[in-house]
Amino acid sequence: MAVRGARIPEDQVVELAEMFQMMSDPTRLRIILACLDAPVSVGDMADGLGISASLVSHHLRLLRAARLLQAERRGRQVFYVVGDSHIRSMLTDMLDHVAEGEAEAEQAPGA
Amino acid sequence: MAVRGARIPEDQVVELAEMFQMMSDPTRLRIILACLDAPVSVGDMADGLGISASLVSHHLRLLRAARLLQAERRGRQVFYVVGDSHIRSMLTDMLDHVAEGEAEAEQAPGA
DNA sequence: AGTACACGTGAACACACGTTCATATGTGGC
DNA sequence: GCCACATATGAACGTGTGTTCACGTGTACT
Repeated sequence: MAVRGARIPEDQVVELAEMFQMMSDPTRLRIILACLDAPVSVGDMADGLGISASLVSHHLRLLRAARLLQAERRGRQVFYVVGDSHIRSMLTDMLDHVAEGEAEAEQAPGA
Repeated sequence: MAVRGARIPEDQVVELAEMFQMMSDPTRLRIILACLDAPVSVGDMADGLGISASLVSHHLRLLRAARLLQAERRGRQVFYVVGDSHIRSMLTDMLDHVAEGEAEAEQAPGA
C-alpha cells in the first residue's frame, strides 16, 4: 500500500518540523504564548515568567529567525509579538484542546 | 505590565510542548502524516518512508505514549492511525500553511 | 562625554535526543 | 514443536539543545 506521507515534499515536512521544534520547549512556548495578544518587552517577559533576561533573549533570537515573532523597538525596549495570525489561532486552539483534555481527565479519573 | 502567558497553568504548557516535540522531528512527523487518513502498518511505513522498521518502531513507541497514534492489531501486523481528529485537522491546516508560504516565496524571490 | 538601563551575544557545560545494530517478543502456518 | 515473518526492545554512539555566566552592544538622559 502506498504511504500518503511520502507524497508530501521533504522541504515542507522539514519546515513544519522546525516550526514545531520552536514550540517544543516549555520555556520557549511560554515566551510565544506571552506574545499572543499584544507586544511584550523582553524585561516584562523575564519578570513575568521568572527567568533571566539573557535566557529570554537567546530564545527570542531563535523565534525571530523562525519568523514566529516580530520585533519592534520602542525607546530602549524591544517588544515582540506573534506575527502570523494563522499561528496565533492554531496556538489558541491547541491550548483549548489540552485544557479540554485535562478537564476530561478530571471528570473520569482512573478511566 | 502583566504577562498573559504566566496565567496559563504550567501543566498545560508542558503538555502542549510535549505534543509539539513529538512533531518536531522530521522522521517522526513523516510517520504521523503517513497515518493521517488511514491506518498503516509498520512495514508499509518503513518501506514508504525509506527507513528501517526498527527506527519506525522506536518512534511509534513515543507517539503511542503521547496518545497521538492509536495501535490496532490485524493478523501479525500492527496498524497505526492518528487518533485525535483535532490533531488531524490541525496538521492538515499547518501543511497548507507551509505550502502557501513556499508558494509565496517562489512568487517573490529574494524579497 | 559619561552613566544607567535594556537587550544581545559568546563560550562552556550537562543533558536529552535520534539513529543504528543486535536481540527479544509475538503471531500465523507447517 | 518448529520456522518464517512482523514488530518491539535494549545498549551504545554521536550530535544537538537549553541553560548559565560573563561580557558586549545599543539607546536614552544629564
